[in-house]
Amino acid sequence: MSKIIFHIDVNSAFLSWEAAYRLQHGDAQDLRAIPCVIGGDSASRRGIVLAKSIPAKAFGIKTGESLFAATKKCPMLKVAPPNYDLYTKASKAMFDMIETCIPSLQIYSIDECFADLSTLPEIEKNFMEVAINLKNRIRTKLGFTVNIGISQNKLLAKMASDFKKPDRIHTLFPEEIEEKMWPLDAGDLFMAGRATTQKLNRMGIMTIGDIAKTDKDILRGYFKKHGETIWRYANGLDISEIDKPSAIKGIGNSTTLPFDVTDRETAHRVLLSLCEKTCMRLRQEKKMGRVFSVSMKTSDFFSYSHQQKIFHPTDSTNGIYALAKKLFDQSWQGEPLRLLGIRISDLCSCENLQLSFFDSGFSDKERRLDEAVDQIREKHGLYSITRSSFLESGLKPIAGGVHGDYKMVSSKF
DNA sequence: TCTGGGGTCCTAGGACCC
DNA sequence: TCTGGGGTCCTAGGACCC
Repeated sequence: MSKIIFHIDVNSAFLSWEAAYRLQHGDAQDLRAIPCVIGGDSASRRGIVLAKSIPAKAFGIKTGESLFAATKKCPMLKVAPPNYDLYTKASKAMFDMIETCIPSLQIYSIDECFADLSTLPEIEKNFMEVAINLKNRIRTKLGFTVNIGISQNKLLAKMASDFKKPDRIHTLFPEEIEEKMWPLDAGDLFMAGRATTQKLNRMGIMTIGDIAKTDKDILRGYFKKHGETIWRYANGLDISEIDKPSAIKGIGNSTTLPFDVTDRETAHRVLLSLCEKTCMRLRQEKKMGRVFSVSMKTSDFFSYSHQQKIFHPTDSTNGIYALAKKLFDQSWQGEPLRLLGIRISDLCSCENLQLSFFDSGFSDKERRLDEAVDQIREKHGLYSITRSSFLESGLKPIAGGVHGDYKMVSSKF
């Protein structure tokens, strides 16, 4: 028998979790039943839709659009703020529950996973029964609904879970592709984003079926490697395995500022606050980095970045901050900035790096300082120690949102 | 568009080396 | 060198995902 793969996807995850939480805490109103979104704070320029209820979707509200636009489409729209701690907990509770049913699990994002039923004992292999039980158990025990997509590979299972919502199970086996997947818009295909879809449409390719029937070499000519990927996906071809999370490749933080930054001093201070957080995470992961990058977005939404590779890996906050300042000064031309970010990549584990560390110019004293600050923040909270330079700056001493400790997705399976 | 924040992967071009 | 070609490394930017 061939493989059976599930893709399990929480319906409107952030909104469902908020709704379930409020019901459990005595709220009478179920946010899922009214036009409602989870949205960032408009006053600090983070006002976009992060998740929407199905009634909100009926007004044409889309994830990622501004709250301004969303409220225009639906004046009585309710907006609830995000609560990332809650999402982390809800997510963990769900994955723990799934894992007790199906041990072979690949967590794909905070609200999605793949599971391979081939590892289940023969008796439990009635996949439809397993899916129904799992879905209903999540709903009754945890208070939110999921869609489950079922097929022979991850791509098809994922496409299937995206069919009609909520609280549904769909199959998409190879013999069903033509009927269930090919009529869909090209842009519904996993990995066909906005840019690709526009280009496809200009070529007269409108549906997933059109992609499937286009010559692979033609797509390759237009889209390079990506063209072959979408051709394979449109034909339901995917040989990737359920696998463990791979080692993290890079760590970064960025922040949209409540006001435009127009002077270098403030910009440096923002970079410091970003370094504090990013470097702390780097040390928590017991990693050091060699490539450091600073990114900027101007008030008119032009983005650019500047990076540098250094010889000796480091995890020192002060060292990385010095580099970030240098990179910023080298590239910033004085335009008003709405966003600043830093990112550390080319990571290596620090266990066997003691030797080169002593060559790297970052003293042992500095290292012990980072360690001490990390420990105090872990014990007494993130803001128990902050730099005095933030005191009257109007800036947060530690910036950048990190939403719990789940592993992020890769753009491939 | 009153347009977030965290990631991964790919490509192109230039520098440098043989 | 007013020289060719191929490989590797580095940087910038873009596309995609949730």
